[in-house]
Amino acid sequence: MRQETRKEEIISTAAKLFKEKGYSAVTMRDLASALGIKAASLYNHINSKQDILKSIIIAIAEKFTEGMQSISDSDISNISKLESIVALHVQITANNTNGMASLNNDWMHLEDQLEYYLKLRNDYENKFLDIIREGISKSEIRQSNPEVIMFSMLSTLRSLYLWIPKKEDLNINELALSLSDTLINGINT
Amino acid sequence: MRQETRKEEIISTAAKLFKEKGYSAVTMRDLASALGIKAASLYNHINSKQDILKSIIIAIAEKFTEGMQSISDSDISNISKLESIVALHVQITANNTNGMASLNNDWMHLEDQLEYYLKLRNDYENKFLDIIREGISKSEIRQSNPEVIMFSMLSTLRSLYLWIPKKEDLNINELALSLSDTLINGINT
DNA sequence: TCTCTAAACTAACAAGCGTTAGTTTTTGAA
DNA sequence: TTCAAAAACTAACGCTTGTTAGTTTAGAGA
Repeated sequence: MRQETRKEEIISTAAKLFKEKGYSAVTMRDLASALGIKAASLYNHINSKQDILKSIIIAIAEKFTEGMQSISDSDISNISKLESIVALHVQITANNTNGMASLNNDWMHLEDQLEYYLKLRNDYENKFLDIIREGISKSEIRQSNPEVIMFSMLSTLRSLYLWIPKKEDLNINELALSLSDTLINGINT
Repeated sequence: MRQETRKEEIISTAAKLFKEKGYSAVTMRDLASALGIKAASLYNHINSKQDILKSIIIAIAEKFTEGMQSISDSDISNISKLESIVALHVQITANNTNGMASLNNDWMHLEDQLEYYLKLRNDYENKFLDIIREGISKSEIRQSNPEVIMFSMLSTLRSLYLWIPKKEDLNINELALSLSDTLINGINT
């Protein structure tokens, strides 16, 4: 794996701290001290605290947009599309556990990029809903409220960042499969 | 409904602001201005910012502890216990939407009461797991990873605070039922 | 009408915040 | 070995933070 530049090192350390205490509670002095330097030195590499948050969140949000586009366009059943969405979340989250915390909890502290982020999130949810609606109309999915289904799936997928780090032994592909199974087939015998 | 005291008014306004921006990003001046007074005046009613957070979180956490105790003790099937847990979350969340945001996102900013909160949460999750394990061993619940099941259910239930306020038209009991159905029976046809 | 109390106010504090300016040290290629 | 660029440093800035002290105001009961 390619070595991190100093800037990337700062951003990924920031993501780790943001996960623990949230963006607002982490000071530039906290961040510097976690890297073993003084706060002022950070500014040789980054423009502002806000800029760090932006880098973390927008990069991940665009990965989701890309992934959803490709799933949405693909020529598979709607149930398979939902399984692909689960796999997409598991994969992105496994590679950015810390960043996912910021995306979930600190998006409202985006300033310039807030509107852009909200547009990406909105588009994502609309495509998700379209898949569920088409699945229902083609009788692949049980007749029930599409929004309840999306809410339930998305809540679980958005919480993965809390759970994946605790279960490092668990294979990522296995997790995606058993999660798909639970979400799609339920837990009833 | 009983009229709120000034102290309760401060706490519930704080909960609303904490939901929007998180505990750390809300200043005592923000809170005061939302109430139409000056920051110093708050201290005629409350001891500290920290104390407000504690009041919000611990009160709700204890309601969950109580509710889980009574479900755990009751003499019904394990599937019914899971349905009761869903109903418990829906009911508590509907009555404390704002506070639930703090419980979910700002518990780590508890100071003196952090340990106590973590104990309550831990006990809650253990009782939840016990119900799932017993359900599996009695073949009420499909053979699969109990932790995946709990994680998936709990993620959805913990996100209710984001969702309930958007669907005020939706009946609370209906929501509990359709959610139980989705979580327990899945979405497959 | 007087008095007491709850609840607001003004003013200020010490500490901590993100950030800038200017300087020194470290490092790696020529 | 030299020297430019990268990356650290010290010092300080203007502002905001939670909170305290002391004072004024408004309203209810005697």
